[in-house]
Amino acid sequence: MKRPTIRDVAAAAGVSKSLVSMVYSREDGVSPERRERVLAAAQKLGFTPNQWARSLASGSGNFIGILVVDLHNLIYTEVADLARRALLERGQQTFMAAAIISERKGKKFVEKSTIQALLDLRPNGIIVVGDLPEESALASIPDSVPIVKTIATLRKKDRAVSIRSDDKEAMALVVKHLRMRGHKKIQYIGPTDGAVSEQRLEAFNLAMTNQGLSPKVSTCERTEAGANSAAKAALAEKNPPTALVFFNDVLAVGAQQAVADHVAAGKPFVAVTGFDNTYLSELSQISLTTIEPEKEAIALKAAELITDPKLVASMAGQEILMVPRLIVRKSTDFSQK
Amino acid sequence: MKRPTIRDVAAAAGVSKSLVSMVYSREDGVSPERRERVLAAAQKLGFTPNQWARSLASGSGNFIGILVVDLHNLIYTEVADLARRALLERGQQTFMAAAIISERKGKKFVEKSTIQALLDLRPNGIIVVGDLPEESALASIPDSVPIVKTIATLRKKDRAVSIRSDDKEAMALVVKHLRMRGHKKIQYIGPTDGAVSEQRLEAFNLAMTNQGLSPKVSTCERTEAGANSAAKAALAEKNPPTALVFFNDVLAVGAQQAVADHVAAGKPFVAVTGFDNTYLSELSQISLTTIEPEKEAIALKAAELITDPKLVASMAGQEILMVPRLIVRKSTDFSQK
DNA sequence: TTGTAAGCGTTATCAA
DNA sequence: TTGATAACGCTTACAA
Repeated sequence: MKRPTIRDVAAAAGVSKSLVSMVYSREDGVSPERRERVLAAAQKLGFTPNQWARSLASGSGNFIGILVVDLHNLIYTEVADLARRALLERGQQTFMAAAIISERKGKKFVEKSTIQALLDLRPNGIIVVGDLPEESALASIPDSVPIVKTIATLRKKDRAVSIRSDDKEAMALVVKHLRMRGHKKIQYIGPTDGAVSEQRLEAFNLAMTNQGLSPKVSTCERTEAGANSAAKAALAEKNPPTALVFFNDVLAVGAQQAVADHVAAGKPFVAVTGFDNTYLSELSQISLTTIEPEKEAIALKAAELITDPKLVASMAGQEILMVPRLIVRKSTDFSQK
Repeated sequence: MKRPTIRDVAAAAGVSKSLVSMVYSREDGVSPERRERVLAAAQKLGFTPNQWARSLASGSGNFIGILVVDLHNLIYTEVADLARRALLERGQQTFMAAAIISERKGKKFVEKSTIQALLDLRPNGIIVVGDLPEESALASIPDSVPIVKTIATLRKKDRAVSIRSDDKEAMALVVKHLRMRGHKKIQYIGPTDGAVSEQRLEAFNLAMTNQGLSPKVSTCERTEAGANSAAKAALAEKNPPTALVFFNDVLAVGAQQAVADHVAAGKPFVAVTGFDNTYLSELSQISLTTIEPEKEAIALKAAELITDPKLVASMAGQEILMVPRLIVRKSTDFSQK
């Protein structure tokens, strides 16, 4: 009933437990016949080594930890999964854990123990997917363990490498696209609860001024309902925007009710854009113009970097920006609506 | 640089390491002054116990493992998160891991090592969220560790307890609803790749015959595109259905293009239903009539059960069926369309 | 090539 | 109440 250990196998095979250990951890150094004997015994007993006991003894778990900051964020799970598959193809074991984000007094924070739990497993490297509200837990990772962050910004003096899409470029694409369609009153709607959201907002402002337009901005919570009421408010003003640029797809989709109501009330068409190109935006009823942040490229790059500690060390504090693509769909195309 | 251990704390506090251990594992048994001294030293060094070394030594990790079968399934992540929060409130630590589902030769299967990895951590109990294609790995869990499955069916001779919604009841609700709106040609579209999907299909068949209707069924892959082409094919027949019942929300949403095209071609309104009441179905542009499987109740029940090993043992092999609710939205309401 | 023994960070047993 | 000492399942010098 109890899981067999290295000792059970050793006894069954008539060898010492170190020999059993060596069979599993080294290619050579044990004679073919003994190796066979050990393997046969292990097979019979149904033995597989306890990965975590190994990591405790050896000081390294020989796997890459993937920390997903928020399971409900479609783009996070997508990138995490892509990275995991890429690592798998490189023969790297991975272990994926989800952080717990709690909210106390309206402020989000990470349950530190979740991160610590993953760290205590002693990963060879760790890929953080998403913006961590608080990350003092990461400080306890030895310098020899590389950290790659994706879809997240770096802190000051951060030794990690960050991979994400170039928000400035993305917003430039969005604003240019809207401007070419004749929009001038363009309003941005999004949260300002983290580094990523603030940078995106700034990127919007910059893109607007570069196009000779004056940016207008309103903030909202990270919920569909929040986006919807923000959009409603924006459209209710006396000189309403003709285009709404949202922080991401989920918010854009959440606000489509307000937009539909506006149009139903006989007001002019309002263009809407999202960000992330999640599968939501593809749906035919939604058909949202959005930005593809090159999720696959981000995941691939993360997988490539994390397996090369020296490289990551040499790039400490750098941000790798992927060139985003604009995906035009019906939400910005009046004729198709 | 290295994380401090119990030994470092003991040295700093001038006590033995057993004492330090006791401070962290027992409420009493160590004098207040020593306790304080230990805590102070720990604080200064930034010590926190290594959870996994504890679990190795004590034989129990003192946490509940949550195994999410597929991160991309909205209902899985939702239930997993709800269960986690419920457990957190009961003061139970949790650790959430994602299974790797690979596909070889068109057949899905779980990367066994993922499950084993979670098991090797020695959880006090394990909640499986979703249907596992293959679960021999679970066999190595000692009988003393309770297993609760959610949104999944039980195998034969399964010692786990399963919590899910009553598909028969759900399908009865759906079919009755459609019948009351005058539909008689009702077609089911869904995959048949697992126990859950097959049971749902059967439930549909049963509900139809109970209503004196003859069921029609077609299968599709678990993708939006698959659902869409299946719907297209169904609607292209000479005597097309007037209502389409889908296995879940994602498929129903994926097929809305085919439905829209059908209506755009001047054909009569086609009612559509989903399953799961994910946030997709709520979106105003989608507004999908669906079944709420009582995710919250499922998660709560799972949390309640998993903390009571004896109870789970006494219920081995039982399935707890939650009474589902029908959520009526525009997708089955011609007048509102 | 193989076995012995110490140790990873912790708990648990048992004297003191 | 405290502190040795032996585990937990495994790795890893080091010795044979």
